[in-house]
Amino acid sequence: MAQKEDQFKKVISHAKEYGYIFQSSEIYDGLSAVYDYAQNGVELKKNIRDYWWKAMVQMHENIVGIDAAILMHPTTWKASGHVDAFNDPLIDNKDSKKRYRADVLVEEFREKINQKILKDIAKAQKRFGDAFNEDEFRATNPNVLRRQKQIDEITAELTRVQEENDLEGFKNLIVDLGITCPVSGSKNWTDVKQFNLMFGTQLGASADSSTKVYLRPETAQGIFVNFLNVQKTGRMKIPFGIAQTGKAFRNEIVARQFIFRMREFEQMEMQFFVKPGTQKEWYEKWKETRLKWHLSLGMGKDNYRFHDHEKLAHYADAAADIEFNFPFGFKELEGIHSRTDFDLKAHEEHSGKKLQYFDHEENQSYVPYVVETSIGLDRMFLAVFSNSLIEEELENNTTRTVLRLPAVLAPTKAAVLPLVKKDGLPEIARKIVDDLKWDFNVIYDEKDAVGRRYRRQDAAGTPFCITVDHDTLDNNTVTIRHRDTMEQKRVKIEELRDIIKQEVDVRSWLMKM
RNA sequence: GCGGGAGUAGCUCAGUUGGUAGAGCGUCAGCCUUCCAAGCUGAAUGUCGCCGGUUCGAACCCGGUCUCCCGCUCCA
Repeated sequence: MAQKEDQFKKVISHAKEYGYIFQSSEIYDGLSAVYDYAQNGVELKKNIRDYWWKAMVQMHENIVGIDAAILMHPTTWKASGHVDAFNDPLIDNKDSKKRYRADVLVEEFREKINQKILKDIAKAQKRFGDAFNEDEFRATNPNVLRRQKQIDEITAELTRVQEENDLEGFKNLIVDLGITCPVSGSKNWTDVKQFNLMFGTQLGASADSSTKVYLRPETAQGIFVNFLNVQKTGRMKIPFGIAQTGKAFRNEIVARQFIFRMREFEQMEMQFFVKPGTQKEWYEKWKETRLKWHLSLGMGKDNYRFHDHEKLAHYADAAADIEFNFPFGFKELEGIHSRTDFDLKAHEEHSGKKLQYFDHEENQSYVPYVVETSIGLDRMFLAVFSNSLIEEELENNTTRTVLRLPAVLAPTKAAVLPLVKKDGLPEIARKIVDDLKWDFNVIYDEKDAVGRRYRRQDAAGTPFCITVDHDTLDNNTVTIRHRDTMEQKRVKIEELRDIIKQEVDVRSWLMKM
């Protein structure tokens, strides 16, 4: 573990040192759990996004993309369930340091009382046998009546404090009931605090006429509300998908582990609309397809695993994560969820608009079922970056720091280096750069010994180094060096473009799927 | 949010009992002209995270605060 922590620290400092990721607003001491992508980071991130987009949208004729706004009508979040689910009253026990949802504590306490009633009823039933009448027992037994009264009072007060958002009353309720912490057994509680995981802001410039809106906590809803627009204008036939990449925002209670859990993050997701009853097979198909996409990048089969959810969210009838072996262990990288018709139905109810598809084969309308694939772009970035950073032992007992990014994702594809800074070599190298830059991100470097320049590019993740030497003057050939093997080949200058293209082209990588 | 650790140059870190900062690597310029970092010369870069207090004097002591890492907690 200590070794892994060490590795993670190296990842973070390497990301800064080589211009991949900076902390946001660093000169002001930063902003918690917010990071900026730097000059190389933005290229890597863009390449990951492109790789995903091509695999999902360009390569599937029945999947199209959209780019929905971050701000959406407030009712969207009522329909999606986020207003309720992302809004929790929490309370801490000072002795055990455990945190609980205040409403759950009260509900569990209430349920305990209910269990006592049921116990009494069971006892009485045993005693009176067939003559037992439960309704009568409930209406007359003093113990049951007393307990039922208590339950009703708790329910009334719980409803009141929740509706009025009376946090002090909430705490008083917990204290008055004498609820104890299941772990420490103590009644030493903090105040109840309201945690809202959604970022709120104002729509409209003048304070009195403005509306409270939220920055979207997930991108999916932008797809659901546009489902029928896309289906109709794109003449889409079920099954079909809508893809989207974009920012989402969550006020995480604890946001940590570098860019793994940020307050502002980017999702890449696709909602696939299918005929009800076929969701299971599509769920299985997308699980398999998405894993293949990951494996095509060659980052090691053993670094991935599926985690099937046992406890399902209220909208899902099946859910699995693709987990990746991050420096801090296996963690969720992508989710594949069978979301049923929950979202579309909810939007039908809240908007009063039909969100149904007319199936010409079946000759009937229905609300489609949805299978979702949702991957965190920042997490994918971290997976690629952390997995690529390697300290390699060389034969001569030295180490080499190399960032083995999949070439298709590398920010810079090639560095062009004159062996020495004279004899006309820089001029030729510049010409090569000017030619290649039409097709690839390439850079020029003439500072320091060539060996050092190679290492510099290794650490920055550049897959190729092209060296112009004195032979170039005679026969128009250069050497091309591969980052991972350090092997060099002598090739003609005019062949460079094709050689690089072969290695960095999305096509040759996606063909591995 | 609680507990633990940390914050000094771009990175990694040193800095003794308080006397206003250093190293290695990196960066830049020049020399050398050599195909796998660490040859030579020179240079730049720090309000010692921030604010306040104690003191003649604070990187160092005290208080507060911000940020990061770890554990707990939370996690559609």
